[in-house]
This record gives sequence, structure tokens and C-alpha cells, in this order.
Amino acid sequence: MTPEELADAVLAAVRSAVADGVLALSPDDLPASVSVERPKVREHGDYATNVALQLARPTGRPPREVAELLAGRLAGLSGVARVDIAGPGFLNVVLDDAAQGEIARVVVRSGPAFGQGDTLSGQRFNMEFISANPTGPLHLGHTRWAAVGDAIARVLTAAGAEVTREFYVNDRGVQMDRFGESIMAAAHGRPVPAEGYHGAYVTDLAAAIVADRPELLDLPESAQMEAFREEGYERQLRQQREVLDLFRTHFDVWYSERSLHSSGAVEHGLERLRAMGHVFEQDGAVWLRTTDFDDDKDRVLVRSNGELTYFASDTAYYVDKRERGFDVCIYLLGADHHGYVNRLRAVAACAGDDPDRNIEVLIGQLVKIVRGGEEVKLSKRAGMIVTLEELAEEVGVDAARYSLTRYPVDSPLTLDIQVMTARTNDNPVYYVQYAHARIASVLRNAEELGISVDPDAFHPELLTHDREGDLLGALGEFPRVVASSAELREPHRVARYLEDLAGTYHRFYDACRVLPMGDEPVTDLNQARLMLCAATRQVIANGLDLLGVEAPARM
RNA sequence: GCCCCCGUAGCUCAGGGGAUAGAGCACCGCCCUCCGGAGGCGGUGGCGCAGGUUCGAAUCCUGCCGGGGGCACCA
Repeated sequence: MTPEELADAVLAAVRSAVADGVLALSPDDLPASVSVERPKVREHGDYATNVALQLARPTGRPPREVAELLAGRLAGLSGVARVDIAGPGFLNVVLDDAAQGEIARVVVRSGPAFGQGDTLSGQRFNMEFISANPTGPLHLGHTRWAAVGDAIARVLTAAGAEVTREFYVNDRGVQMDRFGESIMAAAHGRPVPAEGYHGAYVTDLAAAIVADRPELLDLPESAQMEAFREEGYERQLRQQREVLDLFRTHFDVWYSERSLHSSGAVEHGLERLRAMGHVFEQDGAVWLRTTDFDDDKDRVLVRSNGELTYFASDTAYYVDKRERGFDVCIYLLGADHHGYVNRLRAVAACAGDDPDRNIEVLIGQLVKIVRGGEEVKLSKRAGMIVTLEELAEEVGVDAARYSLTRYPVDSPLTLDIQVMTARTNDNPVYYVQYAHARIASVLRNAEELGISVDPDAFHPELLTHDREGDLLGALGEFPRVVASSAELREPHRVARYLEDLAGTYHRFYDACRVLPMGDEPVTDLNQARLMLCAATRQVIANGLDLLGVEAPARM
């Protein structure tokens, strides 16, 4: 019996108690769902629910009395061995061994689909992240968003949502000209302007462009700058895409800011806001009255010199996303952009949307990187940057993605390159992958012995050992971990769960012999434990996949 | 000045109102007669402070203290 099935059964018990008149509860107070959780302490049963405590107030009865009413109804369920009332009114449910062991069969039968749910089905999400300027390589901060944004998208998809990953290309604005000027200067061997881009990549870019198109050097100054700018743009964007592909982060849409302007989307967006009545003119500029919706100050859309602001693009872009049919627009931004939260939410409100539903701005704290405890300084302007590419090469894509997704994004992060490459318990990705490889090895050995994983020849009631029960319980948690990770946009929960699961497996493995020893005959218990191994392997693989990390059969 | 994030074990961090607050590292002591020791077992040790809400608070609210980040007709 899975926890979800038990939760449904508990709810049914509540409903029947109300229908029979033993529990006085108005329909409004009937809970939509009940919480069933895995207690931390074994003595508290396989599952515990606090419904009785929650129903005490609306029914006007002491919690333990409510608990007793429900306990009787639950005890009769098939698969339930015992129901205890504990503490203030918890219901502690003990499953019979067969009902608990069934989870292994469910997992193996479901395969890669185990853990997927439908809590978000029917909802369309636009997940925008990274959105870097195409003026340089992706750096460490982008790397965090690449890993986390992609993992959020995966988790949302697993919860049934339809997700589009989108990268907004900031290919408009003065930084593009600075970029072009920088490349042009480097191409001529001149010093790059102070306001320009100074990384070594600029010199490389200039050399590559000149090698391919030497005729650019003969163009007049301003045409030349534009030519270098456009060449640099195209190459830099391509480089970003290639590196992201390598990092297993694939975008569905690369949305150019220029196209937003050339398509008329900006005018259209502004018209929309004007129609909603939140646009006004003052001091020769056009403003959006975001203060109508909790922003600190109103924001300029069109400067007094007639130029559109970056904010105007953002605004039109949001309107455009919604018109493309997305229910929820998620933005993943760095902490240095936290001031944008209120104004973006205000944009949604100005467009007539619900800022609590149609837009979500997730703020990620910054990443610091150290090497053996010594900080590696980041400065894009000075050219001393740690790029996504370098990090992935140095520590590997798996270690980088895992290390970046195992923490909540709202906590600042310090990563030690030495730890990320360590093949020890310091490095959780190895701990989890090792568990997977270890199981794969057992499964290989089983195959050589002619023992197959067969859900039809499985005796769940034989899994009676405490360590087996722990493992089965942990496997049953996975779908809810996925659902809550999706709901909260917190994929790190999956990582933490996997670490816990790996530990639970190692303890099981240590206590329970899976395969027959020597030339002993193959027993049903061997088969049952093998099924448990196969189920655990499946869940680890499914979980790692949600993080974009590989599940190796050998290491 | 205003806004955001963070204060949990010696260190790095988990803990979306629940029962005895967890993990890894570090330190001490154990476990190789066969399935991967990249593993397992045991020990030491903690919620910044003060109120409030609740049957119940690390978790929610308020204030304070301490640390980090941010305020634009920049992009």
C-alpha cells in the first residue's frame, strides 16, 4: 500500500464517519486531503496521520476521541495490520508485511514513470532562466541557474505540467556596442576601451573573426564596429548554446530582444498596458504606474529622449509570454536582481493578471567558489572568470549539476572544487551514484546466476526485516517528494531524498544478503530482495534524472 | 533611510506547524569466511535574543542583535 492510497483511505474513513453521523462535521470543514507521513521513529508505525488533531476543533471533540472513531474504521482495511492512537491523538498505522512489500512491485512495474504525478497537469509553465548577455561566456552564476532552472523544469514536468524552457537573449542595448568596440579594438591590437569587455575571450574572438573575415578590417569605423558586433554576437551565442548542450540544459525557445522590437511586440505590449489604464506621461517620459501594485516607485517605459527602456522590453516580453498561452511565467533571477521582483509582479498586475498566480520570480543567491579553501575571485570585466565550461571540464557535468541543485537557491553557496572532485563521502553525488552502481552490480550478478527480476513471481510478505521495511518506506516516499519539489520549485528536495535513500539502501545491503551464498539454492527471499534492489535502483535513476545527473551502472 | 536573503553540531548544510531536531565532514572506537569497504555500526556535540499565535513553533507573526546583497530616465 502506498502512502497515497492510505491517505485516500483515511479520507474515506472520515467521510464515512460523517455520513454515519458519528462525527459532526459540516461539508466546508471536510478536508480536501489528509496528511499521511512516515514517522521518524519506528515505534510510531509505518505511517502516521494527524487528521484527528485537525478535526478536533471543527467537530468540537477531544482529539483522542476523534482518533478512536477513525481508528476502528482504518483497522478493518485490508493491508492494515494495526492502528494505534498515540500522544495527543496521532493515528499510527502499521501495515502488514505484504501490503508494505507491494511497493517494490509497484515501482518495478512503473519503471521510469514511478514518481510522476498529475498535480500540475493541464498547466502551462514558461520557465525563463540564465538569459545572459551574448557578450561573453557563461559564468558560475549562470551555471547555477542552468542546473537549477533545468531541474525545476524537469520536476514540474514530472508533476504533469507542460513546461517551456526559455532563454531571453539580451541582444539589444549599449552593451552590444561596447562588445563590438571591444572586439574591433582587439582585432587591431589596440587596447580595449575602459567600458568594454576585457576577458581573454575577446582577443580570441577577434582573432577568429579576422581569420575568417579579414576584409572587415578595411571597413569604415562604424560599419566595422557593427560587423564585429554582429559576428561576435553570433559566435558568442553559439558558444553559449554549445556549452549548455554539454551541460544537458536544453532550451525550447531562444527569444531575442531584438525580435521583440522588430515584431512590434513592444508597441503591442505598451498598448495593452495603456488600455488597462496604468500608463502616464510626466517630464517628457512615459511611465508605468507600478506603484498601483506595491512597487516602490513608478517606472519609466520611454525616456524623455524617446528611447525605450530595458524595462519596456521586460514588460512587453511578459505580455507576449502570456499571449503565447502560458499560465505561469517563472523567472529565475540572481540576487542582484531582487529589486525586480516587485516591479515584475506589478507588471503582471498592470496587465490585468494575478501576480500571485501568473508570475513567479525566484531569486537565487550568489555562488562563491573556492579551491582547497582559497577563494577564486570572479570578475567578468577583468577577465578572471570561472566559466560554466571550465567548471564542467574540471569537475564533470554530474558533479557540477548535483552540487548546484542539492541546496535551496535562496541560500548563498560556497563550492569547493576539491570537494566536488573528491571520490569520497564529502561528495554526495558519488555517494548516490555509488549506491546505484552497487545495485547494478548485484543485478548483473543475479543475471549471471540465472535469477530474474520478475514482478509476477514476487512474494512481498517475505520482506519482514526492519532494514527492508525502512527501504520500502523510503521508496514509497518518492512520488510525494517529486510532487512537493514541483509545487515548491525546490529540486534540492529530490537530491536530499536520494542521499537518504542511498544511505537506507547501504544499511539494508549490509544487513540483508540478497543473492544466495556459494551454491545454496535460490529462495523466494532471494527473489524478493532482488525485487527490492531493482526497485531501489529504479528510484535512484528516476531521481537523478530529475536533476539531470546520470545514473551509472559502473563507476 | 527603504527592500530582499541568511543566523540550526567544531565545519558545510538539511529540516514546507507535529512525537526523541537530522546528514556529511572532523574527532574517538569498532566491522572484511563469499553479492562493489566509494560501504556499515557505535560515541562526542546544536535551533542568535525576546515576545506573540497554536493542543503543539527550528518552522508562522512582531521587535531587536549579527552577517550578506540591492536602490538608476543603467543594461
